[in-house]
Amino acid sequence: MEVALKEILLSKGKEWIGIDIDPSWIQFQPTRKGVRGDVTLMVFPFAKALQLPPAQVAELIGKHVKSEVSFVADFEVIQGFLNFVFSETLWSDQLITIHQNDSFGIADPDSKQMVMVEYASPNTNKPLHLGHLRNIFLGYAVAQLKKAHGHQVIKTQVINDRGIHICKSMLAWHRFAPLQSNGERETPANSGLKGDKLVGKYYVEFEKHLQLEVKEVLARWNAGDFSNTSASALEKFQELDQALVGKEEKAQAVISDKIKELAKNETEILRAAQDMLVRWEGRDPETYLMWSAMNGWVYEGFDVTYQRMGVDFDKLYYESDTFLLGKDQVMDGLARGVFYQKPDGSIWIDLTPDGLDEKLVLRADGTAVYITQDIGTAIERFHDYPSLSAIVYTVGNEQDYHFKVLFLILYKLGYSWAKNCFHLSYGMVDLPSGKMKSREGTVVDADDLMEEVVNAATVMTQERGQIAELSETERNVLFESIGMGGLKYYLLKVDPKKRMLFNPEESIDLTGNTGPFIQYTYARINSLLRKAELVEIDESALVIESGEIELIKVLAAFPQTIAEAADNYSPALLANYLYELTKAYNSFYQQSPILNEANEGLRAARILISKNVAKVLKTGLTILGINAPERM
RNA sequence: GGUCCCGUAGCUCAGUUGGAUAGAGCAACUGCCUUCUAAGCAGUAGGUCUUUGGUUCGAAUCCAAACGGGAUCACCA
Repeated sequence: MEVALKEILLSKGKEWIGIDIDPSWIQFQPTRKGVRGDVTLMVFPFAKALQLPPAQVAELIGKHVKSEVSFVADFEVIQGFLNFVFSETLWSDQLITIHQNDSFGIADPDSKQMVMVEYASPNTNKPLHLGHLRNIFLGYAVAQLKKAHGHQVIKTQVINDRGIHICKSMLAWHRFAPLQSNGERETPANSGLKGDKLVGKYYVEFEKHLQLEVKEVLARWNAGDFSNTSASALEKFQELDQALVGKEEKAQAVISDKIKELAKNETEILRAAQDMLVRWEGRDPETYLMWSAMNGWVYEGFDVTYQRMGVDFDKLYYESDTFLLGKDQVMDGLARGVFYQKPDGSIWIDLTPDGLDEKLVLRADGTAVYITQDIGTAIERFHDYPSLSAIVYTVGNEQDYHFKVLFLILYKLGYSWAKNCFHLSYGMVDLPSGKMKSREGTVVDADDLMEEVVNAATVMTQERGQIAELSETERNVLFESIGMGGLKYYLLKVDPKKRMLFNPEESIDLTGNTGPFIQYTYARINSLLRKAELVEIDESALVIESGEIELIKVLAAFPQTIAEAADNYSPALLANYLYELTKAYNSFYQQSPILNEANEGLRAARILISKNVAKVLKTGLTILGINAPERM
């Protein structure tokens, strides 16, 4: 409508107000609540150009529009705002259009370019926690949004299955897992422990032993015993120890940390883990076997978690396959002068002209660093998918700098798609007690949390739900939907880039701005519609009143909301829209009889509206990864 | 210290091309189930939009500075 109005204004402008209208003057917005009108035109720019009072200009334009535009029934001028009132038939037409489109709000599949969305990408040495939940729900929802917006989407994750961290778990398991009577060590199969939890347990075990040994080393050093210490460590220790003298407390703490780091490298257990990494890289059969077995346990554990979360992936990248990538690109870039080499052989890029620092891209010994891999992996992905246009990386905001550097390097290497890549940077999830810290045991485990929210939903639903007609299986599905729906909505309703607080009590709330509130409204509409099945609807005789118009307006905003949420990588925009729609519908439902309405035309319109609110709620919830139950 | 992000009601959060009287939820209080699911609805109360200055018809929104919180600044990943 606004587009049509704009065209009319542009073409008739001179005739009506005497001067040509600049397109930039035409600014529409929805008319404010409580004021009569459907769409508002700002007249300040016109008033300025014409050197006339805004009210006078508004009156002038309003009169012409009312008499010459068929769908404008009336207008009203308040202060500098010109409010147009649309005709009733416009709204019933709008409703029918929405109703006839089964995939209302969804763009044509594959009408836009291919996008890859990376999310999850956990380490394989620790179970998933609350932070991962935000990451994964967010990444999945953004992938869904992009799809709904017409993009072809590849969901992917990188599995960090190599490196010293996994060797730590392997070593600890090999050393400390008790041998059982049948000669086996602890496995998921013989202990019943989830694979990722088992491996995580031994990672913690490793850290414990490491800390103990660090203490021993420090004690020895302080006693002047350097018998097992490497010459270089001894030298550095003496240097740092000297530096401690006469420093402030804060500076001393920094130095002490460095000494601790130094001591770590002198422990037997860390050296053993490093040896293991070397053996792994040399494809030592025994080590390799253990590695693939333990990784397998972790994957099985993660799969269980992902399944419960309702997410999946189209393509997996294993770091053990990709960690050698990127070196060629670096050498190529060096030849082309994008990078430069220091005397020790290490390769760098100077980003100071772009306001960033110098960055190492390849070590002196020729091995890759984190960003080398990322360069290689990105390029590899564009080879894997020739029609790929962009990659979205769902990674915490502590890596903002890393991705800024990565995209810049890729651009400097000549890849124009680097401009399309996006770091979906999200804030940390805090607890009421503060930050999550593994050392203090305040990490909220993903599996435990999901279990808790589903249990809470079960209790509440058994208390309040209308579930008499459901079978046992159906009930369990419902409890799962409500618990998980609440959790997902809770994490998704907040603007991704903001740090958020996770309050366990609020996360299982069912009232107010929550997932179950929206699910409940959906279920209630379905109950209504089941009873309305026999009512005949004459679409040509709908009666629309102001309450109906309010809802049609909200419904009509759905496609634009999807587009905005997709363009801004923000499921929160969609979540908040669904909440608005739900509130508007509930208010309507409470004050207007639907099936009991005597006026046939009005009843038909209300049923149609209910149907389409349900349709939009379901579409929207599905995009967010939330189930929409038919009854609850 | 450099760079980046954030600061809105007691708490958690919306508020996206600058627009009318800054909105929700939770918590508190008051009403509404003999009619379509009360996980609901209607209402009361709660604000110096961190502060100061600037841009303009108009600023929570844009700019600058200050204050407060966070992240980052590894030959770790």
